[in-house]
Amino acid sequence: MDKYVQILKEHGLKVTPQRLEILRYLDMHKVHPTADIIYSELKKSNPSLSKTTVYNTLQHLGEHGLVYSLTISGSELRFDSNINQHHHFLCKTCGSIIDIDIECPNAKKVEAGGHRIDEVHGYFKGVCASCLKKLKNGDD
Amino acid sequence: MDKYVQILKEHGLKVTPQRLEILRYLDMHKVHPTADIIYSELKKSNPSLSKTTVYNTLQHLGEHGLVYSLTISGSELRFDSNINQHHHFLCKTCGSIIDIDIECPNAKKVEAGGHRIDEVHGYFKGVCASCLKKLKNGDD
DNA sequence: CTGTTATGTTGTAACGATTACAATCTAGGG
DNA sequence: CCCTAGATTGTAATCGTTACAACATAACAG
Repeated sequence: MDKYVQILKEHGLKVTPQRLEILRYLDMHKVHPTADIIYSELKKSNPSLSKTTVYNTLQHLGEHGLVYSLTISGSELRFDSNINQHHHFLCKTCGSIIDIDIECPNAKKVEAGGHRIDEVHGYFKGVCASCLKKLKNGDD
Repeated sequence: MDKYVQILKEHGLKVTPQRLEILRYLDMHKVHPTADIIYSELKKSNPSLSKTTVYNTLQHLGEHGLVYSLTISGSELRFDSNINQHHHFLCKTCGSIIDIDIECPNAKKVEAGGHRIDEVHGYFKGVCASCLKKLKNGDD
């Protein structure tokens, strides 16, 4: 059975072509796409796709822990199918979002304060290594 | 000289009544207000205040490091005049945003990767201690 | 395989936060 | 006191997202 069919069934979600495509897209394009990017890309092969379906599906997948949404870029949500805890770096020069494979060691302290943590978001903003290099060369 | 006048002058910003009011509001209300909340509150004493001015001013203050903007709640920006590095906790039950006074020990690792970090955002989402207590009592 | 029904999908319209823009005003230096 | 760059205002536009109602389909029972 298809990997994505299985994932949906395991979570008690109905299996529809749209959901399979969105799941697969996220799994194959780990670049934190926006809902609109997902919509535009999938519309190419499925012209009747509706933007509402993309939003609904992303929300459902999120509720079942299958995707994770980032607010790092401010105006729009971005989606990530990497469920393992990790941080993100937003380059203010090139706009790319880089995965940073670290966990937050502070979470335990917060839980010690009596709060229950469901999500941990670690964002860094600045200029990435590759843009810094370009800037330096330009200044010569 | 007024504290806020001084802050603006130090950063080479023109001193206007609107900027002073916004700075003072943020300093006196450390609850991470949205631009709209700031606008509504200040409009009471200054009915000609424009929402555009609030947005512009917040952006300018941000560029000069005088305020810090949070994307923790998703659909809207929230502003914080506490410039010291700290994290935030969003309670999904009561919606309040709690300051968590910890620094990120991972930043150095990211810088070791060659990136330049300008901002560090640490967000936790879950249910706060006070809401957890209420929930427990309700279940008895 | 077929009918039924709850659930998913679609398209359009509405919404809320933010930004663009042009006209007017004002802070601050000469 | 005047001039000018820069700030403020109000309106209109934009963007991402959500609401809603009509229609379509997955999954299950028979």
